Amino acid sequence: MEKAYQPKEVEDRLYQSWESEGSFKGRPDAEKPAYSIVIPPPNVTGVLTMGHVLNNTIQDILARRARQLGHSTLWLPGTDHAGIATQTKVEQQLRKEGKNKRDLGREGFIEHAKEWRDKHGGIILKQLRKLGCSCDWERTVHTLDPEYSQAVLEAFVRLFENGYVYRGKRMVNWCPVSRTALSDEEVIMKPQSGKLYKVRYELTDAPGEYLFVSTTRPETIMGDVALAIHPEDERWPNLKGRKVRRPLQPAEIPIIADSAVEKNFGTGMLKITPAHDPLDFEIGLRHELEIIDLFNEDGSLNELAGPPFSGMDRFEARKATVEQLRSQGDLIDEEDHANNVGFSERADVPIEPRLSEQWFLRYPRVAEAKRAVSEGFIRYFPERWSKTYLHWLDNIQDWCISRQLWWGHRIPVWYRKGQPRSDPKNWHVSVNGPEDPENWDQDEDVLDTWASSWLWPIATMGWPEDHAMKEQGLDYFYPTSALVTGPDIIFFWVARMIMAGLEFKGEQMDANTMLTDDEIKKRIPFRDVYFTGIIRDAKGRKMSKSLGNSPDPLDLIEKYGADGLRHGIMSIAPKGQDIRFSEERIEQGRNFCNKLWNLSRFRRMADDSDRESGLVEIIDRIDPDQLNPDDHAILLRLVHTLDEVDRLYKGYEFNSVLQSIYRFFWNDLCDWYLENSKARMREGEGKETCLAVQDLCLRQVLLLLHPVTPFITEELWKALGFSGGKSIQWQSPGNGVDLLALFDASGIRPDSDALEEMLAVRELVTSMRALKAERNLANNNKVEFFHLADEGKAEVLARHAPSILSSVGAATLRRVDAPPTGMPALVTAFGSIYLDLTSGVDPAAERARLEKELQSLAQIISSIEKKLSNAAFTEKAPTQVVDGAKRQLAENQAKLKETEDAISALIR
RNA sequence: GGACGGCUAGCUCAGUUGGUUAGAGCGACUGGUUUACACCCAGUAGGUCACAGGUUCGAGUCCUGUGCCGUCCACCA
Repeated sequence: MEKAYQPKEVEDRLYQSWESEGSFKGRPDAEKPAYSIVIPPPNVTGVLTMGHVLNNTIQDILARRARQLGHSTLWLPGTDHAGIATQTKVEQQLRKEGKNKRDLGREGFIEHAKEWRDKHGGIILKQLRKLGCSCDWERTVHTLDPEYSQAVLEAFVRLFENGYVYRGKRMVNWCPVSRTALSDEEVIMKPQSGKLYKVRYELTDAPGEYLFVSTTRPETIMGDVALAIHPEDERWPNLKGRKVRRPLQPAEIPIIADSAVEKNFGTGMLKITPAHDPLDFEIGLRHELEIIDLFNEDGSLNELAGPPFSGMDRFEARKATVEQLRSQGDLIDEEDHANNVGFSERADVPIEPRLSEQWFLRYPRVAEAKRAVSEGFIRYFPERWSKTYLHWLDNIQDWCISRQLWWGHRIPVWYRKGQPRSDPKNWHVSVNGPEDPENWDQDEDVLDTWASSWLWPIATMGWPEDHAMKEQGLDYFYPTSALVTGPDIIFFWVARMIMAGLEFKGEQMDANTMLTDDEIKKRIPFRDVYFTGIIRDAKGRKMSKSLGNSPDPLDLIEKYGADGLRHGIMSIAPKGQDIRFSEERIEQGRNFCNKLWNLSRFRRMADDSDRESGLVEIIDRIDPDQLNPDDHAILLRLVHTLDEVDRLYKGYEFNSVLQSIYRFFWNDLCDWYLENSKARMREGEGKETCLAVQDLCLRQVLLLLHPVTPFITEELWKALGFSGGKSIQWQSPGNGVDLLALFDASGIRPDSDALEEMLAVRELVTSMRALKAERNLANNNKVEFFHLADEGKAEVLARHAPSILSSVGAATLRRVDAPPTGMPALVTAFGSIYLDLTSGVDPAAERARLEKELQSLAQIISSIEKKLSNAAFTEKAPTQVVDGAKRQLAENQAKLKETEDAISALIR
């Protein structure tokens, strides 16, 4: 074995063998319980980020743990076509070639985009393999696959038939760069510092008299069709019904009263531009106002804006209108103003509220979706996200699902040629289209990407085709066991999947019939949702490509190994808290693997005979009569660790899992047990038993760790002869209760006092080492100690003497009846310990040290005495707490006394 | 404007129903070629638990308020 662990060769080799052996295949198996996860599909042309590493490592841990525990496990991978993002990239590339999408035409463009996707796509799936992800790759799904597309269309048609889908001319969020409508969720509000302009409007029946309006968008004045005041605003009792002159594109517009106007903002008057503001649009509807749409789809102004504004971009027009107003004397004031502006998530430009005809979805099964989470049929980890989820559902708005793109699922609606499209009589809605296609035109738009990915848990498993669902095991694997995703897509994806599952899984149910709880439980797409944190850089900023602060995970794998990366990232990922990335943690992950590797190397060096080493065989090799207190202690720690880790895995507390394993493996096993066993191994007494105990600990550690660091654990599993020809993937670490039962059957009964004793002895050893170290004797193993202790303590010390001597690095520890003179002393739970120094003791320094100790003991004692003298404490506190305090007091008083003795011995 | 999260050692974080003297890793410092591991071992220093009140015999932990940082939601032009 190499001195340092070399992950690269191991990882590639093992991954290949796992895959070729079909370890990751997820197949229904009536003999076993099911465990399933569907991957949150990444953008097909994306590359692996640290966020993916975190997310997919967690999923892999869950999948691998499930396999160990005997579940038939499916982790279903796939990718998303990412409508806007992909189309934008393809268009950019076309532009570089001097072409645009219209040159290619719809068919040509889609062909081109597919080629581009196939060329650049799927990289991320290869990267996930490098990370060790145990996905069933044969079941990889892409949202534009023919079967998946059928499912998307089928869902649309069903929703249409049940009255959930409708077409309407409404205010939508328009992205002038992508030139498509967006859903509310795709709009990000950003605080902006802009200007608030005060503009005057002249009353037409009183020339020279003006009304004043504050606006942030003077470029829309040409679209004003009214001024509005609040009906109960006492400042202007007589304005309603009169008229003002629009200062740009002059026209006479009415003054109306509407309670949506905020009296206290600006001048208390609102200009109404129904085409360019959602609130204005509503007010316009209420008052049957004209709609003047000034903008083109790219955000430039059209001919209705009039000269000189038509043709200008909206921001250019803002400046131009301000100048125009200023020169007319209509601009009264201009002040800095902070407000929130909605930006397009993808294109990062301000969205334009725009009136257009789109397809909308009234969400199905909203009430049931709320119930599913509020009743705990779906559990959120951390639980607090359920509040966010429920709040959103309480205020849910219809979903604009049509996108003016070509890349995506084309909406399965056809319009009778030459007839008005707004009339449903001229519609044909079906998956396969009309039988006389020559008489129809298909809708040009595609569906929002999320309107395909919300079907992910069912459509990846064959829905809605009966034979496909059966073949792919939908009923076996559904509801999936866990979903692992970021809270940023709780609305985009999680909530919508829940509603889709409730609506589509199982028999179609009438829209007006509330699903029963039993039905909800069967239809929900997953049982647990684990929300990861967001990975931030060392400065706390979100990792992003544009900031360039995100390391390439592949580089990290190259440097530290996939196991190292996985271990590192999981050790810093507290449940649902944001994660501060630091490469040092990844380094620690690597170091951990190396430690594991070297412990195994040590084990092989002690004895490299190959033998059968299943759990039972190992336990059989333990001779109960040869067990010493350290054996008892480590066996008990193993039992506790098995239970603790099991509990922590169940609660998705992965960083605690690792902490628990770390403590057992590194502190207890390596630093203590193994160091002490060295002497035993040399002397040969109880060596067989000691090796068996080591094997047992090591074996269980590998099993516990395997979900997190699959490669090295599998490699060592085989190298140490634990496998019996079988992969670690299918072996359960078991729990403490079962292990104790096995122990008992072999006559091994770990003594629980031994554990406490070991901890006390370790504390003693630490103090003794410190005593040496402070005198630069750390390296001298010939030093001699004396101890002054009562019979009971002396007996314990004698029992542990070999461990103590070898751990401390000392030659003797002899009992004395009185404090020896002139020696540095140490007062411990085991009595006073004296370090025999032939020379070089500085009595003054030793005295100072002991007096400092004395002081701190006195402080502790007085605080306990104070507590105990408080009648309220002794009466009200539980007896065990009071007894504890009393014991503590006695112990510290004894220590105080001994310390005083030691001081006087020093100067005697 | 609402809601949620965070504030504990120089840094990153543990601290589960209130109960002994608040922990770990990293970093710093000191010392180590003890044949598993320097990707290691041993030791040392370092904390008024953001602040102010309250409940309690007892508060890092529970309650109220404040501050700062972060996130999400919201039609104040």
